[in-house]
Amino acid sequence: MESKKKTILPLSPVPLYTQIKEILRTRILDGTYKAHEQMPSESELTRSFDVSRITVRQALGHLQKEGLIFKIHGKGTYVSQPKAFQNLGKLQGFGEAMASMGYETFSQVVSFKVIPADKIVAKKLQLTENDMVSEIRRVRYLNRAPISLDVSYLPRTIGERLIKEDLAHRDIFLILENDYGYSLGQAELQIEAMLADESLGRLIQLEEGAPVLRIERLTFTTENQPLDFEYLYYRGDAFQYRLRVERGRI
Amino acid sequence: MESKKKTILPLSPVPLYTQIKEILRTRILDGTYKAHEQMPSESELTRSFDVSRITVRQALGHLQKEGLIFKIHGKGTYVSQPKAFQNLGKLQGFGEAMASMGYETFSQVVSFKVIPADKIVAKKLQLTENDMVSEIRRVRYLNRAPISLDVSYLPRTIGERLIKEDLAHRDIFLILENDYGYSLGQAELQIEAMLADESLGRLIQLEEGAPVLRIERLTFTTENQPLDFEYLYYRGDAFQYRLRVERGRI
DNA sequence: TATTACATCTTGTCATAACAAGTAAGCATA
DNA sequence: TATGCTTACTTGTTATGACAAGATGTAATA
Repeated sequence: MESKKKTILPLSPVPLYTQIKEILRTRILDGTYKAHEQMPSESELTRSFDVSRITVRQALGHLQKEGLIFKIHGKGTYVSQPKAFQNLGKLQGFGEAMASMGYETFSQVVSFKVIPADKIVAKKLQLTENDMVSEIRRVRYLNRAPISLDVSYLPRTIGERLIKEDLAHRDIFLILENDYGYSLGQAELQIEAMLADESLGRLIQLEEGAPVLRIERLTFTTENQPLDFEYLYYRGDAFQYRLRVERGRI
Repeated sequence: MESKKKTILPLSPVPLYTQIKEILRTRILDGTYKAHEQMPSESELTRSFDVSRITVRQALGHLQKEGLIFKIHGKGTYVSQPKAFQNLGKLQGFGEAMASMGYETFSQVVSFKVIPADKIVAKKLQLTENDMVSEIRRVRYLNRAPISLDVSYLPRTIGERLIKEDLAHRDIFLILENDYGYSLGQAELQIEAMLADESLGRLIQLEEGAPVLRIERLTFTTENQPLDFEYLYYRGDAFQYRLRVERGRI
């Protein structure tokens, strides 16, 4: 009855529910709790971790939001079928996403300009037309083959700072977060199909008229300030954009 | 001190936090609380709604998840900058999504077959190869112009039931949920760009070689059973697939 | 036998309470 | 003046307790 299962540290700076969440996540991933099996009930977890039910429910709630478990009212909590890409659907930079799948990537900066914002860019970044913005064009390589052209628009000063960084090997997202202290929240994407023109084809080694995936991405801070507006042109044959969406409650 | 602000019904079947959430959502949308303004603090809301702080936090938590508000530890809760498409990124059927934007849509069933599952379909729906599945091909129209070809694979019996429904005007998603009682959870999407071939071009009135957005969508129930596997071929020029993603905590 | 009622699991909702921790402004001190 | 402390706000975390409501098996009843 008194056997504490793991090292829960009530005085740790990391909240109890986070610690419990991580322990449960580990147990799910290592097979202690298997797919479609019932997890211990909330009251069992309350006893075994020696915390309150609120704390257990907070941990389970986060795991549910991440898709690792699901609950059925009156029955119990169950482990979800594992998915090939468990954590997609979240906002990731290209390098981040590829690195997590074990691919080797790097980028080549093909141009950097400080230019007046056109109508579209100004609107997206909530600036006035002709305000100066930084435009960074990069070609992304996956396993040494060119795969996309990224055109990023950022507020002038941020871009001028970014261009001095190691953009060949580091994601803009990670630099903005880790080095500059921005907290990235949501992004809006628009996706469409188009044909490569001559200049795009030259950059990512496609023939004119080859299919291209064109993604518009506007990234916001957690305070909902637009920070980064990008056009991503992906080779249609070489890449598949994967994500997960949830059905909203009606 | 005793002025109850709105009609909160403690005995209603709809939870208090949901009622409060809807009231706050209304106030945000009608401008009572404006973008980037601070909302009333949790303790103020606790007093004005005469509920506990847990209930207020539950309501605010949901609004935060929906992106309407954001919180700053130690400072307060703020209204987010409103977005053009507030609730996207959730799983919606085509008609559902278009109807919510005020477009007129209908579908035309071009074929219905019961066929043995090929390798890919069997794997996606977690069946054995050559198990019989239903294949439904539909052309979607937006404002009377063809915009996409949807090829849906479902377990045989579900498809045979669906084909008797009014698929011209009702989404498969909504029928599965409202009429058949399935609870839809997450979906996996893969998106790529390709060129229309002759038969696809004929169906959605494109010339051979025109750019097409090809989406693979596998939809799961909340119990993570795969239910519906679809290929969606969108005209690249006529439609933009919009969504919102969140940055996951690291 | 078939149905109903009950007991007992489960998760869902809500109240009250306390303390931690981040923010910011004002005040006292060096 | 500049620095640091106090205080009063905010949201974040956690405990304890209670009842509602859905699911399910068992026992009592028709």
